[in-house]
Amino acid sequence: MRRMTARPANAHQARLLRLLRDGGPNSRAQLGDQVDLSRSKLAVEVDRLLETGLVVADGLAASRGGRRSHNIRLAPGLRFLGVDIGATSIDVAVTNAELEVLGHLNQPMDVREGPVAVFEQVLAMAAKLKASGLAEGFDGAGIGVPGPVRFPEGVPVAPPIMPGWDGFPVREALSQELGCPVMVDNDVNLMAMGEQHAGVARSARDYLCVKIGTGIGCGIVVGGEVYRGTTGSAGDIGHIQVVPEGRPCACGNRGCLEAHFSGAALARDAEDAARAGRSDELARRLEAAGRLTAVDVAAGAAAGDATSLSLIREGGNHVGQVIAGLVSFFNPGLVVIGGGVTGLGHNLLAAVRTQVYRTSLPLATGNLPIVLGELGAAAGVTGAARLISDHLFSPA
Amino acid sequence: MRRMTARPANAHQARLLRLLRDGGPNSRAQLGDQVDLSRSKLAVEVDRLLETGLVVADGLAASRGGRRSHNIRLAPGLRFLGVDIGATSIDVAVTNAELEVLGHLNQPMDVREGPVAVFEQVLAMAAKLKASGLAEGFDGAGIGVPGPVRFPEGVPVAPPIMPGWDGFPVREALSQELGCPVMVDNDVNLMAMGEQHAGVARSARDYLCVKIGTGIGCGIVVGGEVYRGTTGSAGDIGHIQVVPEGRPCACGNRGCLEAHFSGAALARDAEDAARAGRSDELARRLEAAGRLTAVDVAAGAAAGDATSLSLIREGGNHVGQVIAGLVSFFNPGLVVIGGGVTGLGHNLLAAVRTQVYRTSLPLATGNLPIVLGELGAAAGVTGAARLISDHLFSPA
DNA sequence: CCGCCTTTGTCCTGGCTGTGGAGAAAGTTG
DNA sequence: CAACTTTCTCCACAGCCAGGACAAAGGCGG
Repeated sequence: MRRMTARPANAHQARLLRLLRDGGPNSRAQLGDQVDLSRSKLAVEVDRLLETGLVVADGLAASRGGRRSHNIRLAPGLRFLGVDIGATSIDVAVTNAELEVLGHLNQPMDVREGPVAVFEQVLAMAAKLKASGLAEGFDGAGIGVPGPVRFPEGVPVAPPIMPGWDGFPVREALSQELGCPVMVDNDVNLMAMGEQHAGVARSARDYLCVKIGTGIGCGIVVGGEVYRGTTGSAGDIGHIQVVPEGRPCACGNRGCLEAHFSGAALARDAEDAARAGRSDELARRLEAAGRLTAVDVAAGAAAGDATSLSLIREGGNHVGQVIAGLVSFFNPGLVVIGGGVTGLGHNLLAAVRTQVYRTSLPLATGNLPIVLGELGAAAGVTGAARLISDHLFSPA
Repeated sequence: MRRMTARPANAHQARLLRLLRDGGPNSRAQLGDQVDLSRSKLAVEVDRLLETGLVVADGLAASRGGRRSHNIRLAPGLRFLGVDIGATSIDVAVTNAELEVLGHLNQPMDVREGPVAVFEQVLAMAAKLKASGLAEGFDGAGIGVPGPVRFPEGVPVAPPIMPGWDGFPVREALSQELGCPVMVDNDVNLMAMGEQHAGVARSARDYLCVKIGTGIGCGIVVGGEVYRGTTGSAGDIGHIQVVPEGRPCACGNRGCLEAHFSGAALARDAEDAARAGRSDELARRLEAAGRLTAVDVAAGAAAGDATSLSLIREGGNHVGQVIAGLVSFFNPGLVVIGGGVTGLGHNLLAAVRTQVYRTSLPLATGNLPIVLGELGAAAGVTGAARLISDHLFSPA
């Protein structure tokens, strides 16, 4: 199949493409209701989109009381590749133009093995998805990496947990390999975009998306758009101090949030507790697996283990303390919590909520939902697809 | 004089008006260089603006090597009123259309006397400015109040330090009294706009403006626009916790930033120190004035008083601690510090800088200037004028 | 099954807008 | 004073788009 080459010629076309992406197949009449264009103008633009092949006819719509309208939809053969590179694993997925995940692969891999090894793996996974018949090629790809990115160029900058990636031309290299346009962003920003497109944040305009995994980061959405900051490091909240003179952190300071609560810190605390004999439950699991992770603590808490519960509660307090500050400062309409530790679920959420509602002012918290992300691992790859589709569905 | 009634008819005209406001009188040719319109189109729009009277001819420009161009400027009779209501004083100023302050009055007044008394005073001050011949009337007014505002309606909401103002229709009432359009915003946001228009933040797109006065607040500018949050309370950083189980705060919590450092807290600490005999300098001043303020501490520090210096340093550390967190989160391109305590000057700045550069990650602080505001009391009123001019210089 | 209504899609006209060229006006430079 | 540059005005042409007229397609009540 020939891949997508056309791009919308003007803002109207871009608008229509996004409506079709976000709302699925739609009748011409319904589109007309949403765009404030004259019928003639709309017809012209739709015809042009049909000519480019980005959009195809899709039968007749249900009648709204008169003549039935013709449906149109985005070309069903369009395929986006969503890649979410985490600290310890890689997610790769194929989506259609409506950003529905058609196939999803996950593979453990340490990001510290460097960009060459990682992208070899990514390309292999993409090839596997192709081989399974889900795609004949890709019209665009979005890539998430666990560190700050100079967004316009798609290049990681000074990423603390991924030495060897600094300055690696991710966008250019992958664009070459995949033969399609590529956009690169921080994994947390992609999660925020994913939850906004298909998850809990669908109607939010200003919100925060806190991702707690190996590290901790925060996606910031302002007016429906991701905010990246001056150097692309906005949302890097893992090294905000939560305990004066607290635990030493890899960054050189003491008392950082990440040092006191994150996937890594939690695992270490759990192992310490198990070895110190403070929890039979965790000790059993450590014996069985040789090591502990956040999953074990979640299971422990579910089984009623007091130590696991208290680890979660303490961690939630620390995260909640930081989020409370951010809520006062940013006054978001929603806070989403996601990432690897989502498995800790409602115990974590309860601790965070308590802390935020207790510490922040009522005006900011009055009608502030604090919820768990609902997409799980799909958030990152969906957000990645959304990133590249936003790019492609904008005027050339 | 007949007041301004016309408004720009389209985005091009609005653009031109703002260019003239920000760049002062300008030749038609130079305007053409900045707006990407054809010469004919530009001529048409300028002619229309001349017809409305918003813009007037202003002689000939210097030659750029050929025929001299005709200058145009905003109508010299346009007048904006900028009002900055602080916790303990009122600033009122008149500006021309280029937002230059033509006259400025300041009057002590406790905001807790309520909106009716305060606005009586404001109107009296405005009348005085008029009487002095600076204005024959006002084409618009911007009002800053020390608390959160529901921006579209111009109504304060649940302002902690100004009981009696909750829900008072500031915008509507003043619009009636003054007979001109009015916009209302938080005083901190106005300070941010003021420093952006005429102060240190002229070229900044994403920056923070921390105002330390009776309380502490933070103006947030994203992409050149003030960000106000979901309920208008964004930037309310005075009640972020800086000391676990610290001093009790008026808000009901403990350890809030405002409880540990602000104009009010500093004055109290200074008086305590004076009474406890820890500083002869401060004791002398307390004796002389009956009470102490931030100004006394500044003078003490200038005179080399160790206690004053240490109070400033400790306060700067606390503010710096909060700013460090915000810098990590928001990754601004600039941090401006202003408000009543600017008099503490470089001692305060040094403490803040130390704390921020030590605590935040290098990527965020690498090229981050932290500076004092340069407009002082003019920042608020200039920002107020800018607020209303932005409103009036936008398509109707 | 038939007339009448609503909705949708297409076509066309008339008005408006903006581009870009021609050329005049006004200055500078040597 | 001639040659060049810059600015400004005028005008013709093309493109765009709103909105009306009309045809097509379907629902609905009788």
